[in-house]
Amino acid sequence: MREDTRTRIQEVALRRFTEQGYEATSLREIAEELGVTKAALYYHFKTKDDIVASLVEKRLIELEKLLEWVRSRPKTPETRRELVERYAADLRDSRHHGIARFLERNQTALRDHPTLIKIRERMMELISELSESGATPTERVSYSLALFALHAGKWLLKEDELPEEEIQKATVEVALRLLDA
Amino acid sequence: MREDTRTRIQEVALRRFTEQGYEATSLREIAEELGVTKAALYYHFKTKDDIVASLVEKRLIELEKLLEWVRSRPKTPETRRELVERYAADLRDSRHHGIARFLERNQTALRDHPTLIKIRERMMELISELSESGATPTERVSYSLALFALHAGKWLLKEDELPEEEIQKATVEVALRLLDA
DNA sequence: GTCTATAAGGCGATAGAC
DNA sequence: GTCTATCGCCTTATAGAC
Repeated sequence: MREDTRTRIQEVALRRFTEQGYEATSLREIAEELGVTKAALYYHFKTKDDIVASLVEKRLIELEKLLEWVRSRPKTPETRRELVERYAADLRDSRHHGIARFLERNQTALRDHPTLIKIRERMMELISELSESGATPTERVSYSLALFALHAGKWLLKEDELPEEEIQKATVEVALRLLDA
Repeated sequence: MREDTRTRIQEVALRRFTEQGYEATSLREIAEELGVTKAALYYHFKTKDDIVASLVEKRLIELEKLLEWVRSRPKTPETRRELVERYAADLRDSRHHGIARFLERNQTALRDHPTLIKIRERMMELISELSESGATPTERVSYSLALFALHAGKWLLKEDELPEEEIQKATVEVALRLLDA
């Protein structure tokens, strides 16, 4: 039983938006790869932007859940540690990982997209939850970079051809170490 | 005595490419801001890509100089430390800083641009110069992230409204600390 | 060195048949 | 749910006058 068209559009769009960028990917391209016409796409999605919205919605919800959780906790080193581990676990999920890569690579092109604006805001809120109000600039940079380390590892070690699991472990280790600044 | 048109084109293009992205910025826009017509732009630059090339050339040369320097040195902690400080000093220069931001934000859109491909290659080479061949994955991630920290600090702390100098100091501190993994 | 005018083509999006 | 056909707009880029 073959997937429905809507899902296939999302898959192709996500891959091409990630690899070539949102603006450089035309709806004609996507349609051709799927063996349908552009017009068929418009039956499933109102606009090109709407495809993006459908892609990133779940990521926004995930971030909001994480934010709600961390705010229900005392601001302790233990909470920070667990936040980093939960964030890493989210990224480990292949669906979220794909979305996260798409987001990294289209920050500028999609800077005005409503859902992406919210995602950016939630990310900044998450980062600020990592720092106590009295934290020094050095601590702030270090804590913020912790979440970032989890994203960066994937492409930093791409030449080493290490098993996915080992890269995962290394990035989490570095991230946790950044919390001890 | 007003700057020549070629330089003004570069300034406007750099700003708009950085803020809105390369693809989202049309030559018409740039021309209008300068009070000339599109055709005038084509007198100074062969293509839109050519404007980018003129912008990033110096950054490539700077990276190649840095690479040459680090390769002339023994692979010691002291060399790594000095590399991070030299890299930070480069970024401190306002011209390179502007170019670096432009590069960060247009990685995907300009992934096929010849000069940007070279810049990416040099960056990866620089990163691999930071790691000895026997380094663990954790060390590799940590060292690589050191150079990255220098870029990231600027927008990570943008809400704190700290003086530029203090942000600079904090990022360098975190970067150096990442070298002690 | 800058202009007007235009070529040539791709884009997102829509109407209406089937 | 997918098609054909097309609209209107914007783009990069060029030719040739001044």
